[in-house]
Amino acid sequence: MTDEGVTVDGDALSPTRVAASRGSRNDQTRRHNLSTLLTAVHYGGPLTRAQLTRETGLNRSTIGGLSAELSALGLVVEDAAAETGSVGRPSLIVRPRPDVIALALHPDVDALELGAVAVDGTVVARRRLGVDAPPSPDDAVAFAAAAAREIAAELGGARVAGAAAAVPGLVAVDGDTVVAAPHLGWRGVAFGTSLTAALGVRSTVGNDANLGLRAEWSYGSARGVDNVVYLNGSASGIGGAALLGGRMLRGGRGYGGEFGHMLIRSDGERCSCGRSGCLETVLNAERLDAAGHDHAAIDALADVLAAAIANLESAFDPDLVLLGGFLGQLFDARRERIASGVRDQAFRPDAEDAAIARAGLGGNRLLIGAAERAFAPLLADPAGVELVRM
Amino acid sequence: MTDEGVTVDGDALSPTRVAASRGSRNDQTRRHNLSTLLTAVHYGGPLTRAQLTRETGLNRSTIGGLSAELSALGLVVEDAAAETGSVGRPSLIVRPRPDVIALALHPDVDALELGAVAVDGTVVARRRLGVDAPPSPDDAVAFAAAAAREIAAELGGARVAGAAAAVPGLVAVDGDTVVAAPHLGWRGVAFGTSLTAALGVRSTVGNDANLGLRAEWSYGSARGVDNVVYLNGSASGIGGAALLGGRMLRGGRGYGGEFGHMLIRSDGERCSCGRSGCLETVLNAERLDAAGHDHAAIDALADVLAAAIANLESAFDPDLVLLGGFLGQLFDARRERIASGVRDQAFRPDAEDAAIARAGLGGNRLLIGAAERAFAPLLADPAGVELVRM
DNA sequence: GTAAAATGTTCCCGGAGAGAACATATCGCG
DNA sequence: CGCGATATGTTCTCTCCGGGAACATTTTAC
Repeated sequence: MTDEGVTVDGDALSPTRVAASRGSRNDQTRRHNLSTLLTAVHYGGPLTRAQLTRETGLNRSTIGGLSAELSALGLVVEDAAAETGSVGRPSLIVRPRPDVIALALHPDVDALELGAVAVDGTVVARRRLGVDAPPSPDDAVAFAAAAAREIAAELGGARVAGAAAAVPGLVAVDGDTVVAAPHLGWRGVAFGTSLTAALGVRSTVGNDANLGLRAEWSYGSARGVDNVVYLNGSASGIGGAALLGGRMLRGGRGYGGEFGHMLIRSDGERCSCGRSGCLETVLNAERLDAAGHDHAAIDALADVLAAAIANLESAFDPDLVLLGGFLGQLFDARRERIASGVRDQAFRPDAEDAAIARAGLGGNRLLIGAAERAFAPLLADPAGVELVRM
Repeated sequence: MTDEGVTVDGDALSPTRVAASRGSRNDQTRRHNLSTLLTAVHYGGPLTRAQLTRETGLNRSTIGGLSAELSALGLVVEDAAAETGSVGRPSLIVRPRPDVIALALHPDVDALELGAVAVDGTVVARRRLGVDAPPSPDDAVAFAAAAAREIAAELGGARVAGAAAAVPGLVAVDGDTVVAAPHLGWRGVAFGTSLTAALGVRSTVGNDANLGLRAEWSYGSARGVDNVVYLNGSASGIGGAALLGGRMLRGGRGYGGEFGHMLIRSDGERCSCGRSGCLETVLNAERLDAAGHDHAAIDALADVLAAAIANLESAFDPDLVLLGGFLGQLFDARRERIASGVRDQAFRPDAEDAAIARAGLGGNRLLIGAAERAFAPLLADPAGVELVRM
């Protein structure tokens, strides 16, 4: 954001109250710049020092110093370019070290899954265990510990930046407590604490839809789009998340984005949340299955989805609406109908539609999203997070 | 926010892409600290240097230098304390200079209003002109120029930080263009540019609901609450705005927060937006007037409001829902009914309710909110904004 | 009136980035 | 094959900023 942007955009950032804004010291500047560099190679892939100089606006000598520090911290390597193609001394290529990883856990009703994800977003190792009954928190922690040992043996000498779990349920803002995960039967579990103890690395917990959107923003269909509404349809209902101005919607307690419980039909069925006519009582995996090849039934469900999207567009004015799970399938089956339904119903003063797209990442989405979450502290303060050898 | 907070809260701030995050220089540190200080006295009223030292965590000598610079810039004055009440050398009191003002314009269907607002949020002068027909943009600009001259004569020698207009309609993210203000009949007007030319100070435009919430956050019922949903009922419909994690919801184009067009009744009437069953077709000033003393009718409207609030709570998980205009009146008339209706319908895993409150600021709300908007660039960069003598 | 306490003021220090000067590596051309 | 042009890495110096110590100032308590 340019300086002009900040001033023009005075409305975007509410003025900070003093208690929330500590004074800046010199080392915070350093931290910020280290973070900027590491974040750049994290998302942008390998970049030359010259590119970093141009994109950050920092001085060549400064980039040199910062890059050397990241290298000394064991976070990046600086290679000579293979071939240049232009005149002048070739610039060194800065790339994240592939042996720096994050652990990502996904406990679900039918399986437990742990993945090791490298800084470039690739899943380098994974373990999966199918289960007959929803796993307890203890089951999940035990699986994570065992799978982490196996993965450690497989990878040999990786360094772990942190761990995170993607949980299908409500997670408190502290990033530790699973307040309620109805399908797993978890309630008020300090899961992050348990995981930290079992894995020996700093572990946090996130809501699955939130982390899914985060993954899509980092490496999927929503890459770089800063205003995104995400709807994911799974067997357990409809999960939602929103990225607004580049920040994840969280709410005061961490429960923001529960779009599965938006009102869609005022005469609808009773929902488990106590209301009637919630989106997920009308549009869910069962109903879509039941529709089979019944065109009219599928049309009706598509219309419900269009109404929901229109509703969300009125509230959030996103650049992109991203659909995952069975909602992605429904969208693919009725693209035109849904697009025109939204166009007719959305509150939009101009012809510009928000794009609607299907989520791009496949089965790795939650692992990648959780890993992004686990990498976040390292990216925010590269010199302040200690990597754990596994 | 503490450093620990930042790292725990990795999910809150999506990692910034490199292009959006310029490298930090030393003078940016200085700018940030000047901003922190000026912002502190802006919202916190007069503060002693000792308080600033404690609250910012900066060194005593640093605060001295920063405060001296703000004083030299003509933005604050440092007074000796009248009486102390405790041992030790009395600390100097830093207060914003009362002659630094912002101009706030509010063009509405029935009147034009211009106010001069001091840094502490008090409206120090105002001019109002009732009109029979909705004013054109040119009318509004002409009124603003004339009223500003009168106010200048009245105040004598104030220095203006900027101007802003609160417009009942959709405003583009650029903070300049009124995309559509149906009740005024404005469409695609570069109003900020016109106002800048007419007033001779940097002028921007904001949506009225957004600026109303901003005012409530700064000086009203939502003071310091960082997750707020705001609903304002006026003759022209229901305006909405949301403050999420301390930042105003804007959306990709600037049209976020149009809660008046959320679906509330799937069999409802046709709305001007093209959809059916929008909140403001069911709940509006006319219907509330028509209800008169009909208890059942008022109850029904209260139930609609409760459903809308529950819906918004599911989506945003706010700490506070703030109601203005006729929605505030309706809330006062049916507090218990609405509170319990929300409690029954909101998607909440625990007993904790979001607070619901009536907006606190009166007729000055929009002037104060627009002034906050106009002050924002000065608060963000105290040394970089030139004040204009009027 | 004196000691204690809190704050303002002055001066020096170390860290951070900018920028200039120099060193190095590649390309293009004769 | 060598030279100049070009781009980048490296080193050194400079400025600016905040931290902190020492000292000065002002009030309260006894």
